[in-house]
Amino acid sequence: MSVQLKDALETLKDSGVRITPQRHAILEYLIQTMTHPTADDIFKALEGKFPNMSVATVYNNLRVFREAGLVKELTYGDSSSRFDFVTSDHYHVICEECGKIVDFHYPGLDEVEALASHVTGFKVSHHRMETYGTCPDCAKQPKH
Amino acid sequence: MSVQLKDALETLKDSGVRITPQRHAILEYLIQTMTHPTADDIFKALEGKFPNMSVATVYNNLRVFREAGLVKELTYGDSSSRFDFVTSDHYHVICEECGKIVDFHYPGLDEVEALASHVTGFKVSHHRMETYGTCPDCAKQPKH
DNA sequence: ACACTATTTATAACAATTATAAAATAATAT
DNA sequence: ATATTATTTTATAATTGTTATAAATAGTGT
Repeated sequence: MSVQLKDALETLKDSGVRITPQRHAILEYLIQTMTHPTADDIFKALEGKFPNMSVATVYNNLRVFREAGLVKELTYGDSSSRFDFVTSDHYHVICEECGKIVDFHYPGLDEVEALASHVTGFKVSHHRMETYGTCPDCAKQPKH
Repeated sequence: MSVQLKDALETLKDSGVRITPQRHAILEYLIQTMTHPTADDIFKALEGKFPNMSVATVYNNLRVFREAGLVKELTYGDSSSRFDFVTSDHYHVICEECGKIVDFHYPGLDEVEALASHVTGFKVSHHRMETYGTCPDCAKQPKH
């Protein structure tokens, strides 16, 4: 079992959340995958192991994880939310052709937050940033 | 009529889009408002003028405007998309209490794009960034 | 074992958005 | 101007992601 999973389970237990087999499996899947899956991706990936699991369970538990700070919800325009196990500060590049999401590290944009706060009078707590473009694979292929 | 509206209509005409009364009104409303409205906001705002207008018309035309580069769609997690008439490079602060959105100017984050591209091999074309916090009004009021 | 609470399941409801087809409107050519 | 054609609007239904509900199940503390 990975350290990340162990820590995550610990965090949940400490906040009084029960570790059910479904929760264990969803967390494990989130940690091991690199694909920033949708709720439905997770549901599909686990239906072999849990033939009777409901989609609601996936959504419920993703919310539980989000509230515990273990998981981030990424919301993009048209389609459904994607979920990202929180590791350390990183941002995303998103391929507009195929939807692939890749992480990259960059120092937090504290300066922008400070300016925003100064100019607007808001108390700024956090921000969101993504870059968009074309991934190497799609750059090779002819469009669509 | 504002210069912005005139320019927008010009842009549409040039790309072969007909200027219907509904389109004129939607554009006008988008330019004049400061509120980054949802499709439904627009629909409601114009139903006095166009009692028979369909919601689909609003959505259709917002897509037309978006494809013409006149309007930006802002997508946040839970609720519905908001639409922003494209003026010049600016970012948004969003109040997490009341949903208010306020603009602020900041030089484009070209450096981040460059690094993302360099690290991941993506061809990066643009980015998205917002800051979140509490607006002055909500900071005064007790929560909820 | 028993009562109590949390969780899962199954299903229905919901809300935002999109697709469809008919009617209306605007542009174009005659 | 009129007829023709293409576009747009309208009204409605369908779709999709997500959430709410209630019953069934499993875990926890006494």
